[in-house]
Amino acid sequence: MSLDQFEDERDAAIHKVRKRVIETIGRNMDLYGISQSTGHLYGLLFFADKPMTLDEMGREMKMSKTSMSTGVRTLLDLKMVNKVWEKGSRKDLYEVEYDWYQTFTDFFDIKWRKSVESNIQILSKSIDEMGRLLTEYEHDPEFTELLRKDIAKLHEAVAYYGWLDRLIDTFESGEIFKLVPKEPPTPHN
Amino acid sequence: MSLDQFEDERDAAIHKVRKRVIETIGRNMDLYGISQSTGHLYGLLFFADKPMTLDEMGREMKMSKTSMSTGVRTLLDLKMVNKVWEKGSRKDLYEVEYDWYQTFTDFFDIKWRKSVESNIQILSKSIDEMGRLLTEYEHDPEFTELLRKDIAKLHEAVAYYGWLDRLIDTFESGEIFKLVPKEPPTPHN
DNA sequence: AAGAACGTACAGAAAAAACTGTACGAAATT
DNA sequence: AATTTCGTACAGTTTTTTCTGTACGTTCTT
Repeated sequence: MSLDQFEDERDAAIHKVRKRVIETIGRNMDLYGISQSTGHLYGLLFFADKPMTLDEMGREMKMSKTSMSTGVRTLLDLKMVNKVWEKGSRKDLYEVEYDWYQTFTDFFDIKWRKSVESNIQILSKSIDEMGRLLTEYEHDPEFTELLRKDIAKLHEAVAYYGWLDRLIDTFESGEIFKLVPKEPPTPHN
Repeated sequence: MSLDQFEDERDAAIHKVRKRVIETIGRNMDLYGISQSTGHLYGLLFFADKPMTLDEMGREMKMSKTSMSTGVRTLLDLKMVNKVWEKGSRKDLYEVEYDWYQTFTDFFDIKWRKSVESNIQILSKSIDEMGRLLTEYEHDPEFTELLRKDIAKLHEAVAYYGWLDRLIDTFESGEIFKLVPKEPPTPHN
C-alpha cells in the first residue's frame, strides 16, 4: 500500500514534466499542418517507453480509437511515426521517428515538394497560354502590355519555385548539413 | 459596342488564366498556415496591376470588407503583403511582397523561430526538473532509468531545435543562397 | 464644427474540421 | 467453420474556424 503511494508520487512528478513537454510539442505542431490533438498524440508517442497500440493511445489520450486511427495515419503519412513489427502481438504498433532531422526533411519532401511541383506545372502552362495570347493580340498594345507584366511575374514565380525545389534537394540529400552542421561549431579562439 | 465586346473577349481570356494561377497559389498556401480564401486574396493581389484598397478586394473576391480586413492583416503579419503609401488617397493600399525569397525567409523567421525558441525554453526547463528528480530518487534504480531515458530524449530534441535555429539564421542572413543560389548552376561541360 | 469616409471590434450565422459510436471486412484463434 | 479481435469507413454530433452585418472610433473634408 505504501509502495503504491511512492509509485504514485514518482509517477505524478515525471508525469507533470512530461505533460508540459507534450503540450508544448502539440501546440507547435501546427507548423506541420497538424491539428493540436494529433500533435498531442505525437508527444505521447515521443515519451512512450515502447511502441504503442491504438487502444493504449486511446486510453492515455482519453479519446476514441477511431480518432487514434486517423491521427496515427496522419503522422504515418508524414513519416513522423513508424509502424513497428513485433512477433506475438497481432495489434499494430507505432513509435515516433526519433531522428528529427529526418522528420524535418521528410516533411518538406512530402508536403512542400508536392506544392512546388504542381505550382511549377501550372505556372509554366499559364506562361505558355499567355504567350499564345500575346501573338494573338499583338496589335493591341494596351493588352499586350498587360500580358507582358503577367508573364514577367510568372517567370519570377517559376524561378522561385525552382530555387525551392533545389533547396528541398539539399535537405533530402543531406547536403544542408554541410552548411548547417548538426553539431554547432565550437568557438575556438 | 463592338469595342466593348473585344475588351470582354480579351479580359475573359486573361482572366481565365489568372484565375487558375490564383487558385493554385491559394490552394497551396495552407503550407503557410493560411486559409484557402486568404490564400486566394494573396493570389488576387499578386496579379493586381496596382496596390489595392479593401473595397476593391471585396469587390473582386465577392466578399465582405471585414473579411478583407482580417485577411490582409494575416498576410501583413507574415509580411506577405505590404502597406503602400500613396498621396492623395486616404484609403489604405496594399500590394504583395514580390520578393518571394524574402517572403520565404520571413515566414520562417516569424513562425518557426517563435516555436523553436519557446520549445528550447520549455525543454531546457524540463531537463532541469528531471535532473532534480534524478537526485531526489537516486536510490530508486527503476525510476532513475526512466528519467535517464527521458532526459536523453530531451537533450536530443534540444540539439535538433538548436540546429533548426541555426538553419533559420542562414535563411535570415542570406547565407543559404551560397549553398543554394537563386540562379541554378549552369551545366558546363 | 459638422459631416462623410475609412478600418476594425464584436456578436451572431454559416461553413469546415474534429471527434465519436456503430458497423463491417479481414485476419487470427479456437 | 465458428468465434474473437483488430483497424477503419461512414454518418451523425460537437467543436472550431471563417464569414458577415452592424456599430463605432478616427481621420480627413467641407
